Amino acid sequence: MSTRSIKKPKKSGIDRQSKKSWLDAALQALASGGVDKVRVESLAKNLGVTKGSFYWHFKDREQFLDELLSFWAEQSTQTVIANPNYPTDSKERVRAVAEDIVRRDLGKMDPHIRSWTQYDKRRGKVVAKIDKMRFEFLRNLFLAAGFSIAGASLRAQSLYRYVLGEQFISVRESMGQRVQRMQAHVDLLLQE
Amino acid sequence: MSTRSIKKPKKSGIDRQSKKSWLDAALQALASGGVDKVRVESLAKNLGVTKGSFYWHFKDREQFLDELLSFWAEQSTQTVIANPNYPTDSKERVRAVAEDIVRRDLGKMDPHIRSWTQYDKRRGKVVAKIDKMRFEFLRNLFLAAGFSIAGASLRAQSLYRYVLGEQFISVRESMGQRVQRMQAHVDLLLQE
DNA sequence: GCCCATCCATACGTATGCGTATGGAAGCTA
DNA sequence: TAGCTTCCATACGCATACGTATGGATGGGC
Repeated sequence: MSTRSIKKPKKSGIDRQSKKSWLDAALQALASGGVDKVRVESLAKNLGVTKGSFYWHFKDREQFLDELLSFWAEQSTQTVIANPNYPTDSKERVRAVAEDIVRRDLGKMDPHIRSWTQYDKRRGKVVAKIDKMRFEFLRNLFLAAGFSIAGASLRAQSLYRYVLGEQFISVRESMGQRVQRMQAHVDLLLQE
Repeated sequence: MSTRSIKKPKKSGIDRQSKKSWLDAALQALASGGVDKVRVESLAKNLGVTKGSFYWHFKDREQFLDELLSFWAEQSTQTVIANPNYPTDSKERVRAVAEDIVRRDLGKMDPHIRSWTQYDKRRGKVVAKIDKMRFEFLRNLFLAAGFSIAGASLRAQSLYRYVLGEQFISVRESMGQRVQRMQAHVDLLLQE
């Protein structure tokens, strides 16, 4: 009956693979309707298995949600650090990163993650850590572009709030509009 | 038994007052833990009554949530339009409004409202309407400050994203920091 | 071929929360 | 004071979803 379960070589490989499939399904459910849609029986149905599988891989839903948050955090740090080949010119690099954020829709999971974790102090700390890392990444970009620490911090905060805020605006725009607006905004931040 | 009778015999104040007390409690619950904390029996306990009261005033939870959203929307439009005495100088007015937004913590309900409504197309439209009104209000400020339509739009969008984004950042700052940062951001938007 | 670990299915107990049915208290009115 | 309306309490049915108990299937190692 187990349609999936791509059996891997040895012992712990199977475990990891199955765990990941649960987490993948959970991320998808989270994006579709918030953490309220992350239900063990619902996910099981999507995966073509039953709860039995879930409670073999995970202790309970709470621990599963913790792993889900770690799962997202890990992906987030990787996508921020493991950037492709950006321009060497520091100002152009800021522009390129900003455009990349919009085009590749990095941060598209952020509304769902934050809507979920904002009422949970412990999990909020995990998100705060990600915020900090991203901010420092952006600040370094502006620092490299020649701004003072204060100036770079301000611009990094502005840019980060811009990205976050965009995710929550109910008026949706086209990708072209979003890119254009982001470019204009970055130009504002980079001038002088 | 008598479902939904909009009777206004004489003391219609009781009905309205009771409805409002439910909505007030709901807004508080929403802010404390999201829409998931807006539960009929829970609110009843807070108000010192039972569900019987709720189902006399409201048809069901869905309709109640609709009224809750309208309740917030109404408050939002009022606080935006009914502004106190701002400076007459147009640039100073932008600064004053921006500071007011931070100081009076307008938009503090936004994370809870958006976290709730983002997965609901119909309710999302209500929020989108509020977004539009606020944006136009901000854009007019920048227009009055002498910017072109495109320039004013860009700056209004930047400012609005900034405000929204700030609400969702898990790293919390002091009021002083927030005000200062906002001022610096507005200065960036106003220059040139 | 047998045993054991891995992985999942099935069935059940329990908690939560919505909505309904019904009765009753308080107040106004005739 | 009888009767009607307003407002709420109480008790119940029902659906959802978590977690557990237990057995079954599958595959590798000997």
